[in-house]
Amino acid sequence: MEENDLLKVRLEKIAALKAGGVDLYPNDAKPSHTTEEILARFGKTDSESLAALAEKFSLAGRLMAVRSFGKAAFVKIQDRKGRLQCYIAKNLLSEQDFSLFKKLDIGDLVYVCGKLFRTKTDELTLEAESLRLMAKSIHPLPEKWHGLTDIEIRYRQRHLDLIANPAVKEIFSRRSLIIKLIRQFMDRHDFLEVETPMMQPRAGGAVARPFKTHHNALNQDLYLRIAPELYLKRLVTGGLERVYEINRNFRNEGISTFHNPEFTMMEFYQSYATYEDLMTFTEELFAFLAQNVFGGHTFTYQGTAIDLAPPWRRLAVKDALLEIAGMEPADLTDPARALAFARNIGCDVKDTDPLGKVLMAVFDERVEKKLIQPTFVTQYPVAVSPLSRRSNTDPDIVDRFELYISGREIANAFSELNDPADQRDRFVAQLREREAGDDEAHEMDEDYIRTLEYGMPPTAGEGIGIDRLIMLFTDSASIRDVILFPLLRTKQD
RNA sequence: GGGCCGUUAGCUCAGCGGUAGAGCAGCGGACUUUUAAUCCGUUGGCCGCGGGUUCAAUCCCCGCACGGCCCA
Repeated sequence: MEENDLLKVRLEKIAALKAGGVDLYPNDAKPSHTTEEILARFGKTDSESLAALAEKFSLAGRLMAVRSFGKAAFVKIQDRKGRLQCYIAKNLLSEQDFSLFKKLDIGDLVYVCGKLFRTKTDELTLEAESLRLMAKSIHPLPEKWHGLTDIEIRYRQRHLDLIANPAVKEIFSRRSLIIKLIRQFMDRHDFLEVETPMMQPRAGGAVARPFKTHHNALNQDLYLRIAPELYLKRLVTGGLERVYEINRNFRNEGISTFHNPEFTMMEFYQSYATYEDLMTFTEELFAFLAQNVFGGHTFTYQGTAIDLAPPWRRLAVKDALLEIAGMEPADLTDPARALAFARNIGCDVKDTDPLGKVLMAVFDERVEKKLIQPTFVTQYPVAVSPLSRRSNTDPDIVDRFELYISGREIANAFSELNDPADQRDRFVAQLREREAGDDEAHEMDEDYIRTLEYGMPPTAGEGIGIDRLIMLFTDSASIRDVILFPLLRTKQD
C-alpha cells in the first residue's frame, strides 16, 4: 500500500472521528503519573494488593502497539520515561470510548485512566476505564520489531528515531546529565559561567577555517567563532580570574565520525594556575564524571576497557615520536630528516613548514591512534602553539598538553601566553604561515595584544570537546549519535 | 577531495537479464489475559534520478544525487 493510500485511510478515520464530535487535538489532559512512576511504585506489588488499591492512575503517551481481540485489547503506551501496558475492554469503557479506540492507529497520542492489575502472565497493566485521543497521527510509524535503522532517516527525522528507538533517548539524557555534572564541578571550584560572542569580526583562538556571514545594518562581515578563547582571556584580564563557557564552536571543515561542523566545547581559564595544575584538575573532573555515570573509574568504549583512575600517563611529544612513531633523535632536530620521515609515512607536508609542524604531522599520523588509555601529551613545539606560554627551560617548546583517550584528542590545555611582545611575534610567525598558503593559520589580532598589554594574570586554560567526551561515556561510534541534529546535506527533490 | 559499499512497498529486508517478493504496518473477517498475540482473506511498487548496451534492464555499463565506512 502506497503511503498516499495509508494517508487516505487515516484521513477518512479523522473525518469519521470529527463527525462523531471527537476533538482531535485537545489540550486539557493532565496525566497523574508517568510510566516510570507507576513501574517504580508497583513493579513488584502482587495482584491482591493491587486489587485492594482504590487509587486511579492516568497516563498520556503514544500508542506503540495494539494486540486486539475484537472486544478487548492490550496496548503499549509510551511516554517520556518508558512504556506501560494498558488493557482496553468493551465492558469496562463507555460505548463512546470503545468506538473511539476502534478508530485509533498506532502512533496516536492518547490519555487513559483506570486501576492497576496484573495479567495472568504477571505484567503490571493499567485497566482503562476511560480513553481519550490527545493528538492524531496520520503517518505510519516505523516497524515495531526492527524499529528504524535507516541512518539517514534517523538523523533527518530525529522525532521518528526518538519514538522508535528508546536507546536514543538514553544517550541524550546521559548527555544532559554529564553537562549538568560538569557545571556542578566547575561551580564548586568557584568558576563563573559566561557567554562570549558567537559572531566575531575575526575568528581567532584556534587553528581552523571559519564560516563567514554578514551583518546587514553594520555592512560588516562576521565570522562564526572557531573558539571563545581570546574573549575568555579578555575576561580574565578584566579580573574574573576563573571563567568557563560551554557552548558551540563552528569550524568549516570536513564531516566525519569525529567531526561535526558545529560542536560543543567547554573552555575554562584559571588564573594563578599552570598547565600542570590543569592535568590534575582534568583527572579529577573525569573521575568525578565517571563516578557519577558509571559508579567507578572504568568503562568500555567500542569493546575496549578504559580506566580513568588517576594519575594518567604523561608523555612528551619527543618521547612519543621516538618510542611510538619510530623516529630517531636526529630526526627531531634536523628539519630535512624530519621532512623526509614525514613524507615517507605519507604526511602531506610542505618544504616551508616549520620543524615543529612537521613533527606534529608525524605525531598525528603515527602516535595519536595508539593512545588508548588516558594520556597527557606534553611539550608541544612553539610553532603549532601560537597562544601558549614558552617553557622556562626550553624556548622551542610550550607549557601545553593535549589529552588523548581511545586514540582521539579530547582536550587541549596550556599555560597562557601573557607576554604581549611574544604574542605579537607569534602572530607574525602565523602570518608567515598564512602567506605560505596555510589558510588555517592564526590571524593578527591587535585588539587582543592591546588587552594583554594591560597585564593578564598568569593563567592556564583548557578546552574539552564535549561531544567526544559524550561519545566515550555513551559508547557511541559516531559524533552524529550524540548530536541531535547533525549537519547533513540538504536533500532537494 | 579519493576509495569501497548502499539506495527495491510506510518500515525491515530478499531477489539479480525474461510479468516485482516476504515479514511487519494497513484494510476486511474471527477472537475478552496478549507479549513480535494467533488464524483466514486482501490492498499496496517510476526497483534513488538521467543516459547507454540489449529483442528485453530492478539486475550489465556510464554519469548524477543522497547516505555510510575508510583515507586525506
